[in-house]
Amino acid sequence: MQSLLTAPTMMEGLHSNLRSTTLRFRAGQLIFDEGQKATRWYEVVQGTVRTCRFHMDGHRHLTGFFFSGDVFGADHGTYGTAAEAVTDVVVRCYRVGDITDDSTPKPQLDEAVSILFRAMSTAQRYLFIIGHRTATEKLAAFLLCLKQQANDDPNIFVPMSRSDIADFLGLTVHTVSRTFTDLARRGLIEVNGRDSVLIINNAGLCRLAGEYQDSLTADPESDIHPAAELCLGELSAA
Amino acid sequence: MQSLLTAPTMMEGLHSNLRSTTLRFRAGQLIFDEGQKATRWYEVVQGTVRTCRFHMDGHRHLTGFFFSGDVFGADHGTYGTAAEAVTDVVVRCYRVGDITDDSTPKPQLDEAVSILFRAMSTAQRYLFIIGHRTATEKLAAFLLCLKQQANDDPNIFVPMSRSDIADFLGLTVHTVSRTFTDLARRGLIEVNGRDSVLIINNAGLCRLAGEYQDSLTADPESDIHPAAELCLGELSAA
DNA sequence: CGGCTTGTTGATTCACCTCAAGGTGGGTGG
DNA sequence: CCACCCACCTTGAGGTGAATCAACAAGCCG
Repeated sequence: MQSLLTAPTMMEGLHSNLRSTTLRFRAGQLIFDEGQKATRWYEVVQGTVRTCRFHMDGHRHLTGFFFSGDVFGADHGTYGTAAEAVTDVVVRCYRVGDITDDSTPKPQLDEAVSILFRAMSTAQRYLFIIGHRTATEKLAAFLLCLKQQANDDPNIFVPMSRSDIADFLGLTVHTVSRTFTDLARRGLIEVNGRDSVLIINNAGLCRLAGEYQDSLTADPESDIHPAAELCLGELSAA
Repeated sequence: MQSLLTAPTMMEGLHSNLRSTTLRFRAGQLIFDEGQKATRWYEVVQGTVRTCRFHMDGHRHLTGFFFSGDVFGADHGTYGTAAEAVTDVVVRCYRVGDITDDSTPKPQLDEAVSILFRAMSTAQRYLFIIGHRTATEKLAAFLLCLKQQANDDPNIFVPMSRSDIADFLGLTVHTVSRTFTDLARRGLIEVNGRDSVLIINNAGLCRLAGEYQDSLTADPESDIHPAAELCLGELSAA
């Protein structure tokens, strides 16, 4: 962790030993744009970030929300999405080049790997949420995701607008709004203003989202590759 | 690249210097299950792999397809999805522990990072496809993805069943089938049997999928962070 | 106060799901 | 070789849920 060009004060070092710059953006500001060279990747320190793409027809599609501790912008080549600040945000910004730089010590590389793993699991979670079939299922899964993100506090802060949620879940603002009130009418949640939701019936939401409450399908310790054949030497053609 | 417990013949070394084991699975076989400890990650050498989760109500949801060169199973903790062979497959299997192992040389760590970046971009692409609104848009985007995957050859091999495609796009088999014939009737594609599609009107498919044909929204060299404020020292509260 | 953005709600239309019925191809056994 | 089965795919008719179209309410700011 030598000082190169960056002053020590720019290095937060809270969670990371990698060289980083800390930046602040106001709500709505662009952090990077789709198509720019992906020379940096980011970790959210404070606030909420969204990544989005625009279709030719003008439709907007959000591919993810990123909260404190989440990583975004870990793209290959050019950014596949733009990133914008949903609220005022503080982000830590890392240079991609620093990973492959020979002068970067190994423990910090390890950390880069662990960060990338975290980014992967975020993407996976979002793939699962969007994959739900009905509006109710999608919103239930989304709210549970927000809850998990906030340390399982049933009092959820919803920083993004209805239209953000709609463009993320593949619904319209109307349907999102209706589904909120529907969930409230069914006694599953309580909506307090535009940015606050209280989860009343957690189990009910889980059931809607199709989540298994506790146990997963497989024993974590179960045997791996019971069906595999080991390949030695060269592969047979085709 | 010392031999530890694995014989040299197990190390393909085609693209990777990381220690790996090469395995073969028959079509339909389970590679790993949701909930198992995520001790390994995988690269497809030959064939097609799908990752999937099951909802409580029995519905299956596929979160991705993985082709030659793609990485899957890079999860944190336990696997969030199961992985199954769509066709007969050959995969290269890496141990997660080898990354953080101090004895692993740095260049191989760099490679691990690059592999993870690739896995991220795959996930991003799939998030974008599933995010489309109508069945036609989804299938168009999916076919274009398959085409891109096969070096832009307009003659596409479709290894997965209609029901796999449906569970991936969040549609029913019926709708997928109907949409195939619809695209064919409109002269955009030609369906030859269940696993072969010829792209006739590429531009038309792109338009449906909402993809910009060539230029991206931003100049790759454009300035980064025009709106950012640098944060020095400590952050202000909240 | 008026203008603007964001969110909610109602009525209608349309796309996709459901239910139901064939069709096709590969495999097996007589 | 054909009969049969079975898994997979296709297609049709009708119902349902979300989009669309259209108001209206609630904040926010000048």
